[in-house]
Amino acid sequence: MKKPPLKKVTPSGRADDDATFFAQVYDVVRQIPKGRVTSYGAIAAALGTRGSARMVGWAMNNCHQLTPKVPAHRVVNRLGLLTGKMHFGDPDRMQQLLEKEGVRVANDQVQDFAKKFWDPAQEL
DNA sequence: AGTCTGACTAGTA
DNA sequence: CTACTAGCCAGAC
Repeated sequence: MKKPPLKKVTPSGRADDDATFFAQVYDVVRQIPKGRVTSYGAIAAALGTRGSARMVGWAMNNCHQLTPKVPAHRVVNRLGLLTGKMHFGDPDRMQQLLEKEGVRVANDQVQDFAKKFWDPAQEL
């Protein structure tokens, strides 16, 4: 077996799988239902790399140049904080997008995060 | 090649 | 409660 289910993959390099870690992240993020959010750690965990939550964020940073655009605004940290809002060009844009989808945001934090939370490992 | 940083998280003090 | 540390992995210097 030279193809393990999912282990440490090399995003910029190449993974043994067809999809790289980044690609898997994008795929998951794009499947987030409207009005729902998830966390970096949840995505990383769903991909089998629980400790690599940072890589998910890194993937998001890279998602700006790829197509189709990734709804990165639906990805927040595990506390529901819009930690990545400053990377959307305009700090308010992330919140605007979330509220537009029915997600209430206050003080850079998603309200009812437990309800809005969408766990890829559970839903997928 | 070594060091620091980062859109994170969990654990410990 | 806050502060710090460790783990994670890739990129910038």
